[in-house]
Amino acid sequence: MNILEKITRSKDLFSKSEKKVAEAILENPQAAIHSSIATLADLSNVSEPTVNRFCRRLDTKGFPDFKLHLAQSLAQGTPYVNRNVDEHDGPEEYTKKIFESTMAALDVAKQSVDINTINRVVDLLTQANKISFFGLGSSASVAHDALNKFFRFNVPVVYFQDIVMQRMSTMSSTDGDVIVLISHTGRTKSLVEIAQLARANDATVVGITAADSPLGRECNFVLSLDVPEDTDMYMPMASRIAQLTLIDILATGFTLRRGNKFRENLKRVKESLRDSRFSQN
Amino acid sequence: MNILEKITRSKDLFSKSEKKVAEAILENPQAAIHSSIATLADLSNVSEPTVNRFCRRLDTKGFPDFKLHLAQSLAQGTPYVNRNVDEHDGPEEYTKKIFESTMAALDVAKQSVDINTINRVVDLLTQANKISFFGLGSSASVAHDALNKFFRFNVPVVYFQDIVMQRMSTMSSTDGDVIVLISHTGRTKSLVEIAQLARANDATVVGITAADSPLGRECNFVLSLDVPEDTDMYMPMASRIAQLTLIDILATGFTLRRGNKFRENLKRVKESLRDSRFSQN
DNA sequence: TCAATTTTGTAGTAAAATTACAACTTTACT
DNA sequence: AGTAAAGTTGTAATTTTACTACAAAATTGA
Repeated sequence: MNILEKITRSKDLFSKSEKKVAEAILENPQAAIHSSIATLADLSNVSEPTVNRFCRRLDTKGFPDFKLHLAQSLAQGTPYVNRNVDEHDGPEEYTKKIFESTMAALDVAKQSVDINTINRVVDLLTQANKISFFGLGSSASVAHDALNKFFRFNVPVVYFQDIVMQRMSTMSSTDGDVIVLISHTGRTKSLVEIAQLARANDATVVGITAADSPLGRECNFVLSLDVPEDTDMYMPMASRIAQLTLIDILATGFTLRRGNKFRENLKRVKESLRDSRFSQN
Repeated sequence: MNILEKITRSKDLFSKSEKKVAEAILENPQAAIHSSIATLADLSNVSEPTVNRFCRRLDTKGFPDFKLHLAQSLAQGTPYVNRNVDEHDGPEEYTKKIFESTMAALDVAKQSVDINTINRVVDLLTQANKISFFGLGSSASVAHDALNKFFRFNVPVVYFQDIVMQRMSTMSSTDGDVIVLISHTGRTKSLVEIAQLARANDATVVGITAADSPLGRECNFVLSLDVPEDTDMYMPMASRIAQLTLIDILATGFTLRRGNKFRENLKRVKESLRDSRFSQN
C-alpha cells in the first residue's frame, strides 16, 4: 500500500534512469508531490517519459496518479522507509536512516505477523511447565532478552548459548515443555536438530523464524516476521529488533493472561531491585 | 489542515454552484481524487472554471493541488503514538499497541539523540585498543548484542554479565580502552562503581543511559535516549529497543569509518557461517 | 425597474502528461 | 571479437487537462 516502501523495495526492478528518479523522490518526497513531471524529470536528470515509465512500473496509471499515491503515503502516520546506509553518509545521515529503517521494519513486521498464532503461542506459554529460549549468533541476545522477561514471571525458564547445553537440555524435555527457537534465516543446522530432538521428546517447538525454512518446517508453531534487511551491512539489525518486539508481545500477552494478581507480583520483582540502585535523586 | 473538514466547515463561504461541487466531493471523495476537473465538473453539474474557483477558495493553488490535499486527508491513518496496554486488550490490540508504541519510542529517541556525541563516540571506538560492553538485568542482553556486532569487526571486545568479572576486567583496563556501560535508569550501583574504577584507570567511559543520573555523571560521554516507557508493565521494552538501535548506529558508524576494505572483511565473516547452515533451498 | 455587483459558463490558451518512434546500450550468443 | 536481439532512453508530436479572459446570466439593492 505504502508507495514509498514500494519504491525502496522494488529497487532492483528499475532500470538505471528509473533508479535516478527513485533517488530523487526519496531524497525529498515533499518536493516530489509538488512538482510537475517536467520538474521531477529535471531534478532526476532524466527525460519526462522516463518518469512516466517509472510511475507505471509501480502500477499507477501515470504521473498524476502516482503523485496521489505518494501524497497518501506521506500523509500516513510514518513516512518511514527502509533506506540503506551509503558509504558516504555522515553521522547525521546514517543515524537518521537507521532509526527510520528500523521503524519501517517494525511497520512491515506489524503487518506480516499472524495474530492467531501469537494468541496460540501465548496460550501455550502460560500452560508450559518449562520454557526454553535458544538462539545462536545475533539471535542469542534475543533469547537472552526473552530469558530476562520471562524470568520475572516466576516460571521455570531456560536459556543457553552453548549448543551442547542446548542439546542436553532439550534431550531431557518432555510433554508440556515449550522450546522457543530464534533464527532469522531458519537455516542454522544445530537449531534444526534441536527442533527435531524436542519434537521426538513430545515438547512443543515454537519458531521465531522464516516460515518457509528448514527450521520453520520442523516447528509446531512458527511466528514469522517478514522484515526487509540492509544486506550491505552484513549484520542483522532490523530483523533482530522485530524479534525482540515479538518477545515483548509474547511477554505482554503472558502477563495479561495471568491476570491482575500476577502483575502485583511483577511489581514486587521490580521493587526487589531497589537495593541495587541509587534512589531517584 | 484536513481539507474535508474545511469543506464542510466553510460551506456558507461558497456560492450556489460551488456548494454543488462541495456536495459532489463529500458524496464520494474517493471518486473525486481520481477525476479530472472535467469529470468532476460534470458530476457536480457545473462548469470547469467553477470547480477551479472552488479549489482556489479553499486556499489551494488549483485543481491538482486540491486533489493532493484531498488525497492526504483521506489517507490520514493513525500516527504512531505511545498507547499503553490495557488489561482488557485482546491479542490484536496489544500486538498493535506494542508495535506502535515501540515505533513511537524510536521516533522520540531519534529526535532526542545527540549526533555530535555519536560521532565522537564512533571516533573513540575506532581508535580503541579494547572495547568492553557491560550491562545488567535487561540491559545485559543489549550489551550481549553489542558484543555480537563488534566481535565481527575483529577488534578486542569484551562482555561480561557477572559483576565480579566486570570489575576484574575494568581493573586491568588502561588508557586507550573504551568501556560502554548500558543502563536505562543510570542508577545501578555496581555499574556506577565500574565507571569510577574505569576512569581511575584512565579508560574512557561511554554511558548509554540517562544523562542526569549517577551513572551519567560518571561517564566521559553519555548517549542518552529520552524514551517514554509503559510503566504499567514493569518491564523495560521500548527503552531497550532504542538502546539496541543505538548500538546498530554505533556499529554502522564504525564500519563506515573503517572504509571499504573493512566491509570486505565483514562479508567474509558472514560467509564463514555458511558451513553451519543449510543452503538457500 | 434598472444599474451595480456577483456568479456562471463559453471559448480560447497554456501547460502538463502521454504516445510513438528512433537512437542508443546492453546482453547473449556465435 | 562481432553481431543480432532485447532492452533502455530520449526527442518530438499528440492528446489530455487545467487555467484565463471575457461575456452572458443571475442576483441584489435602491
